[in-house]
Amino acid sequence: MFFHIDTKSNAPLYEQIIQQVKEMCAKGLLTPDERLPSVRELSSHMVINPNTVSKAYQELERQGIIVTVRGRGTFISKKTDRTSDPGRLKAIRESLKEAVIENYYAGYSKKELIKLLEEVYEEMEGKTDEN
Amino acid sequence: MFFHIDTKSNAPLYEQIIQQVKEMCAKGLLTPDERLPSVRELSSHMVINPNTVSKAYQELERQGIIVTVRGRGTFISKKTDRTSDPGRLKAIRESLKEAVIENYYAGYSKKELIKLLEEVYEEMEGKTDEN
Amino acid sequence: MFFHIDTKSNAPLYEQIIQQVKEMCAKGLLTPDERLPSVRELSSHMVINPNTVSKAYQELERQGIIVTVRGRGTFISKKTDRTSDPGRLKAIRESLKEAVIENYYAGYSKKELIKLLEEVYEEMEGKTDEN
Amino acid sequence: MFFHIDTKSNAPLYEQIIQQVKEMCAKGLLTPDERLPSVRELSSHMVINPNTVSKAYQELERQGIIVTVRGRGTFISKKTDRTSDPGRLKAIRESLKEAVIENYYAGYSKKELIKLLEEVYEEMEGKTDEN
DNA sequence: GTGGTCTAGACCACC
DNA sequence: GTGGTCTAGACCACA
Repeated sequence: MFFHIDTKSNAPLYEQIIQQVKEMCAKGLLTPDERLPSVRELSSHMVINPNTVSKAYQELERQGIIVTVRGRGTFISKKTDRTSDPGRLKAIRESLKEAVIENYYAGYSKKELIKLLEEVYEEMEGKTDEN
Repeated sequence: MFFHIDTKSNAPLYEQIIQQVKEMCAKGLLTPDERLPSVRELSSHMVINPNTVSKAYQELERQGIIVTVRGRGTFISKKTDRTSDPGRLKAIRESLKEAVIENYYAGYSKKELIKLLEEVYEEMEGKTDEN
Repeated sequence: MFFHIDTKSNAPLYEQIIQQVKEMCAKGLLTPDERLPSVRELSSHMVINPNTVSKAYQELERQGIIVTVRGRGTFISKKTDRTSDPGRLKAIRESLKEAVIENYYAGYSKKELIKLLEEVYEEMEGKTDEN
Repeated sequence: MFFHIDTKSNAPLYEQIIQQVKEMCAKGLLTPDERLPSVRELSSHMVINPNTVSKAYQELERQGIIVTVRGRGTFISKKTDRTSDPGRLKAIRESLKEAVIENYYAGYSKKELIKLLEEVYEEMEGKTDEN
């Protein structure tokens, strides 16, 4: 598959996988019911330890992003199946807060930061609902 | 002093200190030339090891947020002394990207996300210039 | 490995390690992608504390000289991955200035000093490009 | 007097004083038999601790750069009075070696480095013997 | 008093 | 196995 890992990053490999699956979902590159490569496929393809992939899948399943069907494989969840995690809002705020703090040191204005957010948003969106 | 550590967080203690110092600077609660508590003061107050505080201070100095003056203590840097790190912009984008992805799963609209950013921004700012 | 520490030197141990790694890179004794001894290996071999080695490695990573890959070890960076630090030039001038001042007291001429620089330069270089 | 200290530098204050006295001698701004300000004068003028100045003067005397005459003050030594320290050559080589290593990472050529040395040399020299 | 360095030894996350 | 974090406690240089 199509993940790129950055060994120099300080983010653990399994986190990078998680992040990229989520990103591809958000971008519409992975759609509900689509099948993900098996742990073995992915691990051999990416030349990393199967345990690492397995850990990423487990965490993705815990977050309700994917489901594994025994003997059939792992699939992207339907939107309706997703647990609406109340912690999600807190996570968003946390990320935004970090951005605002870094923005303070970068010296950009509020308008510029918002513009940046819109840019990032547009880069991301595939067929996500427009509004 | 005024730091609180979250033992449940997976972020290391020294990172939490770094983050909070930066946050307080951004909020205007710490102003240039203001003196931070000494390593010993802070460590005993927070009931953590002096080395941990020291590590946080050293990293903050590396980022140009604070300066340590031998034998006198550590102080918030002047704005002009800050090194304008070009990696800062990348860090902002990264944080925003995370927010956008989480936002996708939370199901909010783009407008709502921007509104959230503005909220977070306003919570943060003290008397920093408005724009 | 191949490091020697000078207990009489007033330079901290971790600085001595840093300096020697950089020197060996410059000499071509350490080449890109080459693996450095693990923290434990090196610390037990040099009979110093693992933390001290770790600190040296972390600083080297900050300078872009080495990269650490989680769970696999630390490696010499590729030349292309090095961050071109603008402060580097200032550091060179600083070292040269010190040399010139000491040279004044030693009573050598300018020509002799330049000759000395060339000597040191040649001792250093292995098969690095000649110019 | 005319020293500028950099509190942000990691070099200790007394080292900075030593360095500047030596630099001014090399530049010819301080000449043999010239009187230096007293410890008290200098310390009050620079707003630093007298002990710090005192330590600097002691080290300068140990190196034979200055002499103190009880009750009369401290003076720059005559050239002939200087002890020709055999360790001086080693110190020069050490400084040059550092420069060469940093030069390697900066990516300059040998010629450029030599040119830089000449620049630094010329900035320095006042009426030092030309050759 | 301040911060910086080093040691010894523990625990953890990651691979 | 790897490096990263944290603690406890010591010693030192500097101001």
